[in-house]
Amino acid sequence: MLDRVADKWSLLVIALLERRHLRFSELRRQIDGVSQRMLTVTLRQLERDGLVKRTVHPVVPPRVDYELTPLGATLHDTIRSLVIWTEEHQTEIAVARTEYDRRMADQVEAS
Amino acid sequence: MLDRVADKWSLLVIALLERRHLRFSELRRQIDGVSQRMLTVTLRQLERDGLVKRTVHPVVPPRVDYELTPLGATLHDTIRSLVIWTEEHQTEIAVARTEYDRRMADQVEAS
DNA sequence: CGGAATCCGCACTGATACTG
DNA sequence: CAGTATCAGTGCGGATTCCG
Repeated sequence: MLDRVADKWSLLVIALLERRHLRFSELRRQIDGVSQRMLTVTLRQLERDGLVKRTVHPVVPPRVDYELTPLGATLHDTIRSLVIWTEEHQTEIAVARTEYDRRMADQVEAS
Repeated sequence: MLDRVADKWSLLVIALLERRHLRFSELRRQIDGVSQRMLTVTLRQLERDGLVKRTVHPVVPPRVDYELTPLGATLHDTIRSLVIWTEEHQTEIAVARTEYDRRMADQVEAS
């Protein structure tokens, strides 16, 4: 279960859909680095889990809208706090990484 | 960045370390299904990111304790809300899944 | 446009052996 | 005990192609 919720792409999709419903191609453009395959797979899983609603408009060219279900909306609050956390602490983490890498390099040098 | 934080094993490690500091083997026992290799890798990443502190006790047999850093502790709150969410809604999700699977099966049958 | 299907490489796993 | 190292097997994810 955690696997699904803690999935990178799922988090991003839910974060984006909370603002407004989006089309497939809009999602793909806004989520940097997602392949078409993974976006499709992710959306299917979220739909299956009842977190996202998929609406197909029978027009030419085809148009598919995605939006959060009420259940999906309840998840959004905790998602957002996670996203906010990463934004707030990413510089701290960057510092920690460089320090760690330095310590490791020094250790090798000393040996 | 989200990759690291949204990682399955990282979440579980942080959730466990919040209660109390743990030894390597204790973590491994309590996290079901984690391989020794992935636990090692996960702990190294968390240490590098400054979320977990690693303490080696120079005794025989060796003993290594892991605990959350202050930075890691700030992450725990949002982690916990995520874990709580999954626990609270997992039956809802299970229902959604079976319904979805039924709809898909019916669709195939009708074709 | 929004997929489904296929192929393929790589990361993860599991097992085993070895070390401080 | 807490790792590191290595190898074989598997499954996920990327790139590409084709379809309604």
